[in-house]
Amino acid sequence: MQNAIALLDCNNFYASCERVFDASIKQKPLVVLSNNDGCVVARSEEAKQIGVTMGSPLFKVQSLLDEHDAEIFSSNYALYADMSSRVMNLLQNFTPEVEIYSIDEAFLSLEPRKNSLETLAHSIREKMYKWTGIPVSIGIAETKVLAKIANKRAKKAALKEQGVLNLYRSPKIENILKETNIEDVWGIGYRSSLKLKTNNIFNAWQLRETDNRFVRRLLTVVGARIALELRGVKCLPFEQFSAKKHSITCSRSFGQTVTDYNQIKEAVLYYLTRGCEKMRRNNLAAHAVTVFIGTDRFRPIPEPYSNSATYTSTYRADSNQEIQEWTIKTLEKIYKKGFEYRKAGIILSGLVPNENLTKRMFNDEQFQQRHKLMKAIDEINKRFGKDTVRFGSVKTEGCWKMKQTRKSRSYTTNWKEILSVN
DNA sequence: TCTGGGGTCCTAGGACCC
DNA sequence: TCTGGGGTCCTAGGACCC
Repeated sequence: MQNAIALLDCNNFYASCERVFDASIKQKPLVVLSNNDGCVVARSEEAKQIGVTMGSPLFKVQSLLDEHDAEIFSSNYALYADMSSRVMNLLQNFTPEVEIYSIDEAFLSLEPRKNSLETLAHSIREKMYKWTGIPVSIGIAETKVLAKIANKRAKKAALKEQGVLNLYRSPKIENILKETNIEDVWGIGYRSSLKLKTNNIFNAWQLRETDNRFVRRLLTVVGARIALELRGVKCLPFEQFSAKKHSITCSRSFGQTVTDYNQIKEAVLYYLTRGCEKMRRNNLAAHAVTVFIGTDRFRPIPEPYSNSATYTSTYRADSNQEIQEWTIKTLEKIYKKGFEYRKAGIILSGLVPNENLTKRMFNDEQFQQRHKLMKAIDEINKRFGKDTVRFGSVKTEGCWKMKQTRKSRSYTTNWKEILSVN
């Protein structure tokens, strides 16, 4: 018998994280904002109820939030990442077959012993809440796409209290698929849903019943796989061991517009520093760096301008010094005077594990020395805090810095900000 | 005044090779 | 100069996800 797939999803994850450490805000509407405190990216149930929609800009919902005395937080990714790893670690106690899909979701592969699936799911849910303070929902079915649908249903009003729905070999599946709009199927986005609707396919059941060659022509193999998954045929592999990263991006919108080349350069080198840290944490080295800059999407001054360029090196590198040189050369190519820039970023790509790099024909010693130096710097910064040691060319403050005026403390990742109980 | 960031996969088309 | 078929690699752009 093939294994069942369960999808565990943390409810209102960022909002739930903020609540864990502050009992006084348990029943209030609560929202978490995107970078620069721009728009709403997470909402508590209470915030959903008063009508705050996902992605709305803060300035449009500010009065609504004030009216209901809502709590507003800047995003605190250090906190969310740490809470996420607690949740994922705890899951390993129930089954070794865990695929971490995103910061707040994981697939589990479970052996379908009789009546045990639901019991197990309930017990995971209870322990998760008790031990991490995070409420979760669990959907179970034959495939990932069906488990997603089960999970979404588990969050609906009738089942909300239980938080678990098992559709594995369930007779209910036909009705549920008929009630699932095509655009709510995982992997069917706006574009694909328009194409399907033009062809009179409006719900998940209709997609499942459509000739697969037709689906393939319409939506390529991506769509064909989704249709098969709806029939209970596993097409999306269960990936217990996460694939190596292919690229690392670090980009931000600035707190205000920036015109000066040197300021832009500071921002870009700051992002590069963050990107390189992440790369070395994953023991990777980069072949190329892409730099991109752009004016305000909504108010481009004097007119829209955005550009990007890529520098591809002969050798892979993992030291800031070397990649900084690539980055500056690339930025010089795309920076144009006279524009008010609002955003910049870098992408490190062509990533390979850094332990088996080809030896360099020239200067291999210098490369090795730089690698060791960077590792030492990373160690120090990990112990004593971000940017304790950094390159002189990298500034940590500037007019490009993000606005984050409502950030909660890093309760779990910084000793200075730990919760104290009186 | 105020609108996020970080990823993956697939396809088509061009360059180049045998 | 033209004819034919098959293959790889790279890149840009589209679509989707959380």
